[in-house]
Amino acid sequence: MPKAYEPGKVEQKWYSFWMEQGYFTPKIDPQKKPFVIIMPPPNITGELHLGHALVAALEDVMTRWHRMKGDPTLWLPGVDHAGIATQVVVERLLAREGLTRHQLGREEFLKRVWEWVNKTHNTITEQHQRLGASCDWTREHFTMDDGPTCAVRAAFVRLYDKGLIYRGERIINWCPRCTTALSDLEVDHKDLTGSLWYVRYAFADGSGYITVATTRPETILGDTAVAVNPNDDRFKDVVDKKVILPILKREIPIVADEAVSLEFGTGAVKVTPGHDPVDFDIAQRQKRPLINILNPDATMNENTGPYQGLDRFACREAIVKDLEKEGLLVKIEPYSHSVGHCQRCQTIIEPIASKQWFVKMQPLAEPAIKAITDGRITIIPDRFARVYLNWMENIRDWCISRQLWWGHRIPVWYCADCGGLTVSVENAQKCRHCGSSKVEQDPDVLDTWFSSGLWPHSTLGWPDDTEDLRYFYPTSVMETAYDLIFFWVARMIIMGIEDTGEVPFRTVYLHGLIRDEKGEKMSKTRGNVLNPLDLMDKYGTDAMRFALLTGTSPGNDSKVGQDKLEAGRNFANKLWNATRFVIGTIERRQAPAEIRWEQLATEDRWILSRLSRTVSAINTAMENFQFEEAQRLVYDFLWGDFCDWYIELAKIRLRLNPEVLTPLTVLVYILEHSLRLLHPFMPFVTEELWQNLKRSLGPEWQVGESIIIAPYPQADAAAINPEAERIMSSVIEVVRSIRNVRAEYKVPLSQWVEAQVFAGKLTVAIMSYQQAIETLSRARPVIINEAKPAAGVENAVAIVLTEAEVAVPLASMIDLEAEKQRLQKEIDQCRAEIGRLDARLQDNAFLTKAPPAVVNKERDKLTALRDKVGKLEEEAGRLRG
RNA sequence: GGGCGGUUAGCUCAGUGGUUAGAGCGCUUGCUUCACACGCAAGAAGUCAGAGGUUCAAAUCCCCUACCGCCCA
Repeated sequence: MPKAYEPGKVEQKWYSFWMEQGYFTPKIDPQKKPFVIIMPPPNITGELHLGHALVAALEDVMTRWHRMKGDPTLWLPGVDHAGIATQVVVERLLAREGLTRHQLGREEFLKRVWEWVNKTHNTITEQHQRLGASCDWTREHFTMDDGPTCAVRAAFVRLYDKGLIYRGERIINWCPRCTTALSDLEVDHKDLTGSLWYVRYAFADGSGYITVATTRPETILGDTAVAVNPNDDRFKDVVDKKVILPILKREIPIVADEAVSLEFGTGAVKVTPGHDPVDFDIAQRQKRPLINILNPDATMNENTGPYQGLDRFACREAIVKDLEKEGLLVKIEPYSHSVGHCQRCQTIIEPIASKQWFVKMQPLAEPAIKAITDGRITIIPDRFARVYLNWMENIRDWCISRQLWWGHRIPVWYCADCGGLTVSVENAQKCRHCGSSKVEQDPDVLDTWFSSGLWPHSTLGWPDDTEDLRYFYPTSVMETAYDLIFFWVARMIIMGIEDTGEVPFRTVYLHGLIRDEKGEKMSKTRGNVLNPLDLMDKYGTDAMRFALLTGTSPGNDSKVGQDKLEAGRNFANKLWNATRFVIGTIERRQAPAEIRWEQLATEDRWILSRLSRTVSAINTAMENFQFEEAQRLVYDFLWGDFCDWYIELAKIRLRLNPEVLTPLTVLVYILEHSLRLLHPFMPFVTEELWQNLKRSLGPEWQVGESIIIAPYPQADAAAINPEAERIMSSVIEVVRSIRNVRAEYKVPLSQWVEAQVFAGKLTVAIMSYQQAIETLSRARPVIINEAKPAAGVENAVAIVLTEAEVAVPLASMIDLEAEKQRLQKEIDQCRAEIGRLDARLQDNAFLTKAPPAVVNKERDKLTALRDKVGKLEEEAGRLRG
């Protein structure tokens, strides 16, 4: 084995092996409860970023853990067609050829999209495979595949038939660059500093003016009223009067409506029903007409007279100039307000009245609320349940039609003869109402997120009654970033319940966003994007996965930088070398496969006890979705207990007595268990080492063909051994105390010191570690006695430990003054603690109210500390004396 | 405007009422010791943001304040 782990040499090999063996495909077993994760599908538009890598890491941890536990485990991968984003990318490619999609035509354009999609689809798959994702590729889906497409149509038709999908004219969010409607969720609100323009509208009877304030003066062209609050005394006399609209000189009325705020501007507002949601409602109530002033690309349309053809912002400038000219502009105030931007292209969106398809959400939200409140679905971390409920309880209808070509075309056919609608899963050839064959399909496509909402059941075969659907649905966990709680989680719950009558998953696990070292969001414009492929090349996949999980807790953002990646790489390498040591050792002598408990030394029992405790803590953490905690527990055990102490002790034992074989067995046993514990987190290095280890072992160790299907370790309660732990922690304390003295007195490594250990009740147990203590602390001889001589040890540094005392005679090297100070410092610390404990134990309230176990613990502590102070003072007295 | 989160060692973060608050990185010191310098050993470093409260006991629960960040409207 090479001296350092080289991830590049083994990763591909093992992934191919796992694939060939078909480990990722679960066997359906009706006797067993499956574990299922449907992967939230990444967008087809691009390469995977670190966020995707985190998704893969977390979901793979869960998947591998459950697979090793023996659950039929399905992690179903997929890719999302990303309607707008994909169309934008392909249009941009066409633009390089000097083409537009309209020049190409719908059919030809879609062909080009498919070509591009097939290419990027492969890239995404390859990247997932490099990440070690153990998902079932035989069940992979793309949202535009036949299955999910059929599900989209079926869901649409169901909802339409139930009256939960309707077509109507409403104010929607219009992106002029994407030239499509957007749902409310696809709009980012940003606070912008703009202006508030105060404009005079003259009364038609020439009796003066009323002044209104607006942030969008160009919309004056679409005004059909001026509105005031009916309770506003300032305007009591002007209601129902007519005013002359500036520029266009149209006559419009002043209406009274409750929706008008008394505080905003002058209290009188202009009403533009075609371009403002509030004004739209006012116009409905006040029976005012609606005028659209914009073309789809946000240039001014034929209703804007002299401004026709101008861009909306150019028009704004022109209008302001003209108002000024006419003396109608009263003043301009700086004004900060929230402006909607297209989430995809960041263009300022326009509210526009438009005929679109909507889902009526309120009746659908009710069961989705119940699923959370009655506990059928748990959200981790639970604070997001409130976020979810708040959104659901204030839900608004969902605009689902998009004026795009790429996506699921709306399954509605309009009849040219009778005007009737045919809504059907199959392509309609004839009008359902009059039988005419002059039917034409709606040109629009559905919101991409409509298909995402069906993902947990559409990927399993719905609307067909498939074996997969029956066995794997409802799924177990939906794991995604918290910023997708509405887009994905909420809509999946809504649609899942609506279509199948059952919740789509039992647990929602939300992770945080990945930021750079400075806490900034990673983005191409900032140039701080870390590419997972580069990181895997440089540090290895396992190291990157380790780094991604380090310092994460559910729902909290995490920062990733060099530090964590190096820590991951170092850990993989540490493990590599520990295994190298174990293999090197057993290659010389065959390790018995069976642990013979009666032959074990204390350190064997100790490490087995520590392993058992660690396994139990890890399994608890895993069950509670505390993956970072679990990862850290393996790390601490492997590095802190196994490498630092057990291996070092085993080396000594093997050197002293080459005939003893038990340490070999325990070394292999602990290492092999640790590799399995770590496998879900670092799949490649653990498989490589597990296989290497297996090759060096006799036939009795050959238990399985891959670590991926080896059983996940279960805690062995019988292995817990408090006595061994007590002895070993004393041994470790003794070694550390001598090392500490050496370092403090700057004893060179080449020089050996002497030490005396007074171990009281543990004397016999610690005696058997005499040579180990000598080697590990570079002290010889180490003399172990039960009690310290009454006169103490001359010219020695004395250290008082929990259950033992150590004296290190350093002859003339002792700096008496420094030693006095050290002792005094320690005495002071102990006394302070004794003071605290004493007060607590005098306190009647504590004695009566605290649990007896806690009281006893405190009492023991006090006794031990008093004992320790006594010894320390004795030492100090001797130095003074 | 409504809501949520964060504030713990120089940095990044653990710590779900019960030892003298931990880890990684960084820092200081010493080491090429036969698994590993991607390493070993030792060490320094904290008024747990501030104020108040509940409790026998608070980094942890409650209230207020400050600062930082996010979501919704």
